[in-house]
Amino acid sequence: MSDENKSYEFSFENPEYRKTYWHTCSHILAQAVKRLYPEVKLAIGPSIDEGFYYDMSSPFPFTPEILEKVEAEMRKICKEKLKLERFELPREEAIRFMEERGEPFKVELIHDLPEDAHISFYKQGEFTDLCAGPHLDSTGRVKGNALKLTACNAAYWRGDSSRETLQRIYGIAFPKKEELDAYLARIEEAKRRDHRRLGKELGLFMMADEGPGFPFFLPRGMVLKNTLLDYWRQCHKRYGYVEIATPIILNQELWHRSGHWDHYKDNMYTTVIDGEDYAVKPMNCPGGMLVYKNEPHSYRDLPLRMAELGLVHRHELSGALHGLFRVRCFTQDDAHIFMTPDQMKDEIKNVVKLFDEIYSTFGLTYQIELSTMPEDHMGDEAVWHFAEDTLQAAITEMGKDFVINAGDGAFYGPKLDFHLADSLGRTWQCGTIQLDFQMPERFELEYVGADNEKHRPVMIHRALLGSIERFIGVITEHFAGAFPTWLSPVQVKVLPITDRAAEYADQVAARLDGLGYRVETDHRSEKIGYKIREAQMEKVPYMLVVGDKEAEAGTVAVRNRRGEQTVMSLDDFAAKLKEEVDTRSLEQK
RNA sequence: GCUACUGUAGCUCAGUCGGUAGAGCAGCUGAUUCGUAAUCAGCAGGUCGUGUGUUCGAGUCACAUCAGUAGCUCCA
Repeated sequence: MSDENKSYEFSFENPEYRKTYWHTCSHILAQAVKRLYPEVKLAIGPSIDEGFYYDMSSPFPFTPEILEKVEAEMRKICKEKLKLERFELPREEAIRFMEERGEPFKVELIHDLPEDAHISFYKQGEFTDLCAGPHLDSTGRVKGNALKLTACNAAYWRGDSSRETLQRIYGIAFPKKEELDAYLARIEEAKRRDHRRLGKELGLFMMADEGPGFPFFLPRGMVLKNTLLDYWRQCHKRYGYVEIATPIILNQELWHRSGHWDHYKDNMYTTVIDGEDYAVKPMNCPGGMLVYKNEPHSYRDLPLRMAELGLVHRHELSGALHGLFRVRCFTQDDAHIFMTPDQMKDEIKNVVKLFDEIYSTFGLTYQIELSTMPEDHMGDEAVWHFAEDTLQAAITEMGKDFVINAGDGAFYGPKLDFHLADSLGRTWQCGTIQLDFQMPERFELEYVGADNEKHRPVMIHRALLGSIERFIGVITEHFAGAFPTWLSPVQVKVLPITDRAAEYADQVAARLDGLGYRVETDHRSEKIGYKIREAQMEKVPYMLVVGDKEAEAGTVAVRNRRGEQTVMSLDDFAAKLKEEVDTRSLEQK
């Protein structure tokens, strides 16, 4: 894109144009703040994926009232239709220019630019900012009434936690007011679906001061979790996995051997037992290695797929904790797959196939990222390239698209990450397939080949849901708490209209309970409208309303979560429920 | 961990200028037996996150501390 100012005919759909639009908004934000509060010092103000921000150093906190004033001033600047003009200064002059204006952060930025750089500025009215551009040609192109400052928060200067804390003002803007409203409505919807709120309302899980970051699962949450794990186990069995469990506490010598102590000790909980140092596992791999080494292996045993639903503990910073999304203890749905190098490609395909099956069950789509060799890596480069090529070939042959994250692999091997998109379009990194060359070396893993010689196996380390707890949080928001019937903690609620129907209600419930469904009956002496309202708020998939008519005819009046009603025989309902649950249908029919 | 903010009944929240705690829902009891999103009445429920201080007097002010929220940082 040209460095010159230009008129944009592009649509807002164009990401380049959108970035430019938001970047200009950030300059308008800075100008507004400087007009109202000249003592504020400016740091940086880029556009981001959704909107823009500006970091500033201010002697006072930006309150919501101040943000409103700033927003009003921004609208004024839009109306003033100020031309954005680019000019360049030689380095020394640029430094002097910002020194005169009392902008120490800008001076620091210029100091760090290359000696021979052309240092560009953008001027709009009385305001000038250091900026590479590009920008819109006039502040008048920004629609003032479709612009909003959304938040004010802390940020470190240059992202460095040892440097000063700045205040960051976030904003969003669109060319049309309706688009801003739609955006704000989406934010509201996300808030309404917040798994912390739904988890409380639906009785899924709780947190306690006695264990910050350590979630408690309540009876209903436990049903959800166990149902999810039953399904997980069933799938893994079908894909040829065996399941193991390894201890939560293991001695420190093991963590030194595995390399975790060097790379991860700040996040590990430790303890002393009988005078010896132990650590609580932050990962399951070392335990898995010990299981592999427990007995000799033949090439005929490979690939050996060892799954473990392992409870791991990691000391996360208190400020990083967030509901079930970021906890200090969680269940990883791990698996370690040991194989010969020539089995690698097929094995990766087998893993991706399993991922596909499970993700699609939840209606989650994904994007794959391939992370390649980082600067700081262990092992031979040729092996790395072979591994990267194998990962790439496997997914390409399966017809999958992917994005390359160059240099973002783990120190022990390249990986594929699966970013799931939920119903609101937000993405969550859940699945990962990592090739690990270090563990087999460090633990001297072996198998005996057809040539009767000892060989080193290749290892895949993979997780599908990532963290069971976090995944439950993700699907809670994805489904807005209205889980598909197979997964709902309560699948059917029987609602007798009067006490005369109580006995029949019990019969209906007993029948469904006998078929293995999760049923509750509401015998309270409340009106039917009240019982329905409550079941509806609990997001129970099916309500069976039974009164005199149903008791006599042996039918049930079925009301689904969408409020649709049909009367059918209990047998028909049972058959319908069976079909929906057995196929793990995402829809109520 | 850092910055800002928040913490009052199970939940959502009110509580003015410092004067001794209030509502709705939920719960319990009773009445009501009702046809698809809230029946009525009564009762009970609180060391105002915790600690220290200021004050004749603290939910309210100050300091400390714990927890939470937003973001930053971190997430091999």
